[in-house]
Formats: sequence, C-alpha cells, structure tokens
Amino acid sequence: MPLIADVVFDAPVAHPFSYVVPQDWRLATGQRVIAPLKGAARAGVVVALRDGDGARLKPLARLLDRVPLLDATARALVEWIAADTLSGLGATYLALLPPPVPSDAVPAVATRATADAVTPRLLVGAGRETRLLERVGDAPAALVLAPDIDGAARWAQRLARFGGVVRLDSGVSDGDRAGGWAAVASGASRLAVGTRSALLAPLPPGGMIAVVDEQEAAHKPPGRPRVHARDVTLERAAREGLAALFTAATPSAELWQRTVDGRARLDQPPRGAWPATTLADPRGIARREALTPPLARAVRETLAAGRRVFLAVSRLHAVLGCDECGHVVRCARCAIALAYAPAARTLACRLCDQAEALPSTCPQCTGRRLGPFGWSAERVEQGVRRRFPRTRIARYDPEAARGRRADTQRADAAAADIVIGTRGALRLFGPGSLGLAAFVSPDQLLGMPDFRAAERGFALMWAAAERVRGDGALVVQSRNPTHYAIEAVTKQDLDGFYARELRFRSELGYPPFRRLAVLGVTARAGADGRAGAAALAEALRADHALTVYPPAAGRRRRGWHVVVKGDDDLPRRLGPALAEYGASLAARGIMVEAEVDPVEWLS
DNA sequence: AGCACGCCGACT
DNA sequence: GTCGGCGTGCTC
Repeated sequence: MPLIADVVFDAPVAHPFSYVVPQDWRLATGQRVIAPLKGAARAGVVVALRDGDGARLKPLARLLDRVPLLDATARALVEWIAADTLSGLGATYLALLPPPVPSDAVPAVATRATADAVTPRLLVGAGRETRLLERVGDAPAALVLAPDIDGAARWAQRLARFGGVVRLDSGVSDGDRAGGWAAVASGASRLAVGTRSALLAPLPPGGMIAVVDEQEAAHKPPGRPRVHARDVTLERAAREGLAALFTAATPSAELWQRTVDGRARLDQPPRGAWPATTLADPRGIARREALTPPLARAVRETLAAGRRVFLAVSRLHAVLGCDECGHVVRCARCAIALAYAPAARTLACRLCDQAEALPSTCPQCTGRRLGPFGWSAERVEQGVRRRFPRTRIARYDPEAARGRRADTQRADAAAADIVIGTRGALRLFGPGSLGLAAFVSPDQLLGMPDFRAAERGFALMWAAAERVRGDGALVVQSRNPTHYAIEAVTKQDLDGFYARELRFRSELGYPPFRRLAVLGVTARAGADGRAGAAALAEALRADHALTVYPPAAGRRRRGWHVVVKGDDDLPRRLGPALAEYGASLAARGIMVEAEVDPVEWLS
C-alpha cells in the first residue's frame, strides 16, 4: 500500500487534500511540501501520513522543508490557534513558519519542554524596557516580539549587547530569517527578535517570550490569519512552561484584567516625574479658535523656554456644517460626513472618493452660514500659524504626507518648534523630549462609537505625557474634563483608569468579560446579502449561549455584518455552526467570513 | 487562494 | 474573425 499524505493549503477549503508520497521520500508530519492543486503547484503542510489507496491521487511534487520545523507540541498549538481564531489550518501554518530555505542548512527541531506554568508578567511604568532587557539578559533563551518591523529592528539593536541576536521578521532577507530560525532551533543563537510571524520559533526549556508594546493594534494586523501575538504568547507559554513577559505604557484591558484576577503579575514602579496637566474647556471659544487661552499661553511659555511643542489632533478632516440648524453635509451614497478642506474649498467623500460641489446654502434649512466643524490638522495649522507667525511649524500626519517623501517630512518635523500631528507623530519624540504636549480636541477620540474608544484615547494621551519632561506641561482641551481617561492621565493613575474601564466593560458584556466575533457577509451578483445575513443571524440564535445582533450594513467593507457575543467558548460554538450554515449559504451565493476578537471594529 | 473555463466588447 | 475582460466554480 502506498503512503498517503494529507496536506492543508492556504485556501478557504477547510478539509485537507490527499496525495501519494513518492517511494524514496523521507517525510514527516509538519513538513512543508509543494503539491499540485487545481493546476497550480502550491505550498502546503503535511498534517497526517497514512497507508491507503493512491489510485485516484496525484503524487506530491517536491519537499519545501528537508525536515519538519514543528514538533507535536507546536502542531497542537497551531491547531488551537486555527480553532480559536476560526482561521484555516493551512493559512495558520503557512503564516507562522519561516520562509523555506533552498540551501542545505538543515534546521534541527528543538525539543520543546513542558514545564510547570510560570505566571506571565506585565511590566508598566517608567523604565519598563530596561527591566525587560535585564530579564531577557538573564534568560537562557528569549524571543522578543515587536508590533512591527521598525520595532523589531530597534529591539534587535538593543539586544545586540548580549550577542548572538537573530531576526525572524520580514525586515531581513528570507535567507537570514530561515537561518535565524535554524540558529535558535540548534541553540547557536540565544536571542531572537521578530513580529507575530515568529510566534512559533523554537525555544528551549526555561525560555522566555516577550511581547513589547502589548497594547498596539499592530500585534493583530488586518488580514488572515487573524492571530493576536498576545493571545498566542499566553497560550504557548502556558503549554510549554515558558516565561511570558509583556511591556506596555497602557496595557490592553484584556491583559490588565489578568493582573486583577491573578492570571498575570503586574510589575509597576512607584510614580515618577510627570507633567502638570491643565484642563481647558473649549466651549464658546473653540468654534473659531483652535487654541483656548490657557493652551495659547502654554505654547508661548514653552517656546520662550526653548522647548518643543506637540499639538495632537484627533481627526484628519473637518466637515462642513450649518451654523443655524447644525446640519452636517453628508455623502448621498455613503451617508458619512463629507471631508471639507477649507483652504482648497473642496468637499469629498472619504469612502467612495466622490467630490461634491461646495453648497452655498444649507441643504436642510437653506441657511447661508455654512462653515467648518471639527479641528482637522489643516484648520489647527492655519490657526497656529496666524498666532505664531515667526515660529517653525510642521505638520506630521498621513494627509500632510501625501505626495511627500517620508524623510523630508520627518526632517521638517524634527526641525520644527511646533509639530501638529496625529498619533503617528509620537514616533518623532523620545521620552522627556517635549516641553508641552496638548490635545486640541480629544472629545472626538473619546466619543468614537467603539467600545475601545476610551482605551485608545487614554493610550494616546498617556503616550504623549510620557514624552514630556517632568517639569513640562500637558494641556487637554475638553468639554468633558471629568472623563475618567483624562482624569487618569492627569493623575498618572493606571489603576484608576482600568478600574473604571473594566467596570464599564463588565457591565456591558464587552471583552475581556465576553468575547466578540464579527461575521462579514458578502453576496455574489444576484444573491441577496441582506437576506443571507438575516438567515445566518437567525440560525445562530438557536444557540442560546450566543448573543446575536441584527445584521448591519457594512461600511468600508461592502456587504453586511453580524456581530456575535459569547463566552470563552465562542469560537468552539461558532465554528461548527458556520461550517454547517456556511455551506448552505454558499450554495445561495452568500459568503461568510469570521473575525474573532476584533481589535478595530465599531460597535 | 489561485487558476481555468466561460461568454461578451475592441483590436490585428 | 481573435484577444482578453473578470464573474463563477472547483481543487486530492
């Protein structure tokens, strides 16, 4: 009887495909192979080997890995990841393996230990990165996961002093990544740095996985497979008895809750230097002026002292509104407010890109007093230039970056005394490098229709505060200065913020107390997506452990979406149900795509 | 996913 | 008359 290999691919087909293994091959479960699939030679992963009838089967084409890179422990973890994220097994495997090596460098499989569980640690506060470095230096081996390639590069540099650091992220060549994987597997390298694609890199017993900047959404970037570095790290560390470490200025509510219920340990130093906060109420003043008198004064004083100012804006676009009836001009097709650029006098939809003529009267009340609403970067810049005509001012935001080289924009911002920018501009400033950080209109941020709005607003304000010198200032212009996120930043009080935030999450049944999934429903031509989404929602309601919300029209993503709330077993309940109803819906031209634990989703 | 097989518009 | 558009369907 010939040997048959069951192979999974990165394809939306759940089941494996079977092939005959050529006689002279040495093949093991977990190895990558090239196999013919619908005419194409595609990479897949062997998930099972068995004796069987190969009469109707095609043979495997060639080996991609000379030896399997994952042992049974790692394969079990991959199966857990795929099940927990409702991702395809093949897509999950292929995303978490290093690039294949064409050379003869044969990485050995490290024997993964299963030791006693170690309580994960969360490092917050000043000096958290130094504390992490010390622990990494002491560990027998460590894997450091950054949210993005830039972060991985920075950490590789920081760790260089311990010697023998390899990088496993796509910021280095495929050969270096594969070689790095082999070096940690064989023990030749003690330290590895990467992004979430390195989550399965082999580690010896007593090893450590560190996730830096844990709160960053980039730890779960959009796109398949939808895997969060934090969640996989916690699961892997528990399974293999590894030490798990996390650093964050402002951790996710999910991780903080673990420190509350004892599933993680909090490592927080005593409070240190912190900027003095001024709260300014913009009501009545800020319709025409971006800066309230207290903020204008703070800017003037900071400039006089020869220090730098960062003005954080929360939105890129102003909208056009009526002074008389309050009506906001919206896109007829997409129903969202049109973006208004006062200087260019243009009005355009950010979703469908449709440009509209500037109306001279209000479409609702025919009033003549139409003007800009909301402090976009452009409007703030105009106001600040008028006020501080002789100061070097730069904008740093995606809108200003359009058509400009990244390095020129960065150089301009580095030379400026006042930088106006969005969240991304924080990268320009090191800890304690600012004299003043100010939030022109954070109410926009805190009032977003997203249950994570407070967490995100808090994270941004805290990150800005950390970049201000201890004797510097923080100004927050808010109509709602008693908001707990603002109060917590003012008082440098992480505990206070999470106490309030977790109470809110608990009362409304949001993560981390319940889990969420968003089911995207799209219809092929001629199929009724709305009816399909409604049928899906109805079918899922049969499971009373699930809270199924009525289908809503998708915005950025076309089609419809159905939000489902459940407990820890959400994917285990949703998976089989989707497999069942998904098939019958697919026959009617309706496609369903699931995202478990969404990081960025309005709700 | 990716690739072929299908049936309708602008070219050698 | 073909080349190719991408809508639809299937993959060991």
